[in-house]
Amino acid sequence: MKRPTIADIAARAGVTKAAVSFALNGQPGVSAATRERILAIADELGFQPSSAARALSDGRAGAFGLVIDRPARTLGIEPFFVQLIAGIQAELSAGGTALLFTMVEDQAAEIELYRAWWAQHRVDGVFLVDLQLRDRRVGVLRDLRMPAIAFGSPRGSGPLPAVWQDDVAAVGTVVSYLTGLGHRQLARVGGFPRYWHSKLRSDAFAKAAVVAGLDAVSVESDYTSELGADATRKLLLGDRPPTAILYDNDLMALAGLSVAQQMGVDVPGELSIVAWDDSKLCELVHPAITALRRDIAATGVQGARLLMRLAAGEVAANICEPTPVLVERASTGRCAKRPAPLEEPAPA
Amino acid sequence: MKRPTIADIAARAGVTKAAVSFALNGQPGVSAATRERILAIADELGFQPSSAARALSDGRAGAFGLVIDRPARTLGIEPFFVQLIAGIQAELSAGGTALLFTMVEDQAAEIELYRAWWAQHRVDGVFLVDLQLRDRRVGVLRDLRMPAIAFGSPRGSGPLPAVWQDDVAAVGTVVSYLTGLGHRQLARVGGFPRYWHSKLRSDAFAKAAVVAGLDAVSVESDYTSELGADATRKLLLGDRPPTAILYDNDLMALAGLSVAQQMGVDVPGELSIVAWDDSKLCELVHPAITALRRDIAATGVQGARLLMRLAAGEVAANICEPTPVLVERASTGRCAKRPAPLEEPAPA
DNA sequence: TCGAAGCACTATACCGGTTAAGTGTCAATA
DNA sequence: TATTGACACTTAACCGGTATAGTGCTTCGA
Repeated sequence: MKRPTIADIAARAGVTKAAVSFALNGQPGVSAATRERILAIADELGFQPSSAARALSDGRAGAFGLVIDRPARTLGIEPFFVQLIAGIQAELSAGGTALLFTMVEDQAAEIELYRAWWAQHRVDGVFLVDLQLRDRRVGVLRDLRMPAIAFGSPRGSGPLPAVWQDDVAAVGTVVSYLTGLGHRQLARVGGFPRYWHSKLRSDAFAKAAVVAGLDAVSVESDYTSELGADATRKLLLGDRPPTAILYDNDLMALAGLSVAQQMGVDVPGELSIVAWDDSKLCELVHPAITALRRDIAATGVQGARLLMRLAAGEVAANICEPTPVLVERASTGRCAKRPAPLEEPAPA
Repeated sequence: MKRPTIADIAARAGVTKAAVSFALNGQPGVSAATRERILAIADELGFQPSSAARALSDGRAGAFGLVIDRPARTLGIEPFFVQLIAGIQAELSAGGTALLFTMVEDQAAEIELYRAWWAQHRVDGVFLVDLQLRDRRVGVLRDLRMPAIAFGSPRGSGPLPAVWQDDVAAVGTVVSYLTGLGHRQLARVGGFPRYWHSKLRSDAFAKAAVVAGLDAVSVESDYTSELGADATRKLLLGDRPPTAILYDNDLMALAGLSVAQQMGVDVPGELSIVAWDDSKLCELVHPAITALRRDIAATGVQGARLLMRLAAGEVAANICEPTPVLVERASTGRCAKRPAPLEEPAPA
């Protein structure tokens, strides 16, 4: 049994390919009776249109692309992307649109992939993640006139529509929560400083600290557990060790917790820990980690809708998703310490 | 600047489309000089063939598919799939082949997707993961005559070529390692019992225990931290609590470690813990978890090669990858306990 | 010196859809 | 009764490649 084409259906129905096409696509040009008959035959044969033929004919690929440029070894543990993809899929599959998903080594490779995909008509548009400060990708996509939307702040997406959360407000939530618990020495372990969302959170953190009149320091990392652990160690051994740390992802928070425990620093007695992005990992460890939760899958859904509209030539405006909410767990508590610096534990 | 087609190149070179096609594809039929000229023009225009046109013409989609049927919330934390995809990509991208990646809710949806993809010519073949005991997918793919390879034991892949590791040998490694440390009461927390790899490991575990003349029990779970934690709790509170537990993934091992610590069971003093599949998570926690390591990305590479051969109509035989090796860390140690049962900690 | 073979290339059909333009039939209208 | 127009379809071009069958020219051998 060959895969049937509209020509097969046309032959059986005693009409031409065009009539079949009209009937299948709900176009005028065939009578109701004929349409019925054609649909019945199509159904009986299990007809599905060839995506290649349709793509060639109407000029759209029926697929979108998502490229992630992060080292694979850290990615596996980032629930963010899987949630995002799950959300995107849920929306796309309804419309029969496929998702090309690729991981690359660096941004140059990512850009080359966009060029190739677009030149080959492989995709109708792409989702951008991890917006960077002077992001070459934005200009390239604009020049290519390739439909694209960004997950991240509109401040970094240039002409591209964005789906974003109010990270500034979320930082405020965390800072006031911690100050409410009596903490006066805060720290934050951020991600790559070249990422917009990392910078925005960093700035917001510094500003909120100034407003609240307290000590706050942000340090950079690369989202891996190694650097998260290093940063924690340095902070705790520093001149003015923090009594609370906000980590930019769950993995680093976990690493930080582990380091604190190894150093004999009690959590939450001496140190409170908060993670940005909640996941099973946060619930899993002991003490469970207080986290900022957002609905990442919902963000994916919105992004998919936005890109579909954009690719269809409709106007597409930024979408602001709900601000992350704080899920309180056992890793945060009242600050038990005087403003005086900690005694430094002897180096192992 | 429109995206150039072979017709544009032909016009510039003063030849026909056919000549251009011959030149670009290294076919005979054009002189060396003309070929040079055509290639130069193609290069100058930045020509890339339309994937849709090529797909329509030569009947292949230039893409493979990978569908994962697991709840998204657990997937995010499974490094296995990301590593596998990274390996697959690395190999496919060299040949300009794309990967359609999708997550679904259940097996019925997965099968529907295969049918749709095949009918629509969207893919030239698919990668199968999580082989199950009587796996409907295998029969469906055979009936569709759709090229497919499996990641997992050939015992479960039926007529499909497989890329696999010798899990039985790996189980043997772990069991003899643990008995060498003096453990006599072993347990294993497996995944879904309907998965072939889970069953194979389970059987191998039981057999190895019989051979070594010791107590061994396997319990089932769903790879989530919740069930991993539950299983650990039950085992430790049971009649004959194990002194060592092998977990089928890193996440459950982590959950098990956490539960043990909450129950006041010392690791590795009273309980040794081993994880199947190594990852950053295993190094991150305290004590770090001893794990079975395999090169998952390499497995992906092999799988991609195999599927490319299969889709090209070449013969494709099973490929056996190296047996996982044990990476010793702090979560395992000499058994300090008498064969007598543990005292049950009072329930919290 | 003529036929055959080889070469370089053209003309064209084809893959499977979509769609603009054209055709024949019938009913409504002037 | 001739004209118009709506309807239901057909014809054929088109998307951008690939592949097969030709065509005209050169070269070689008998």
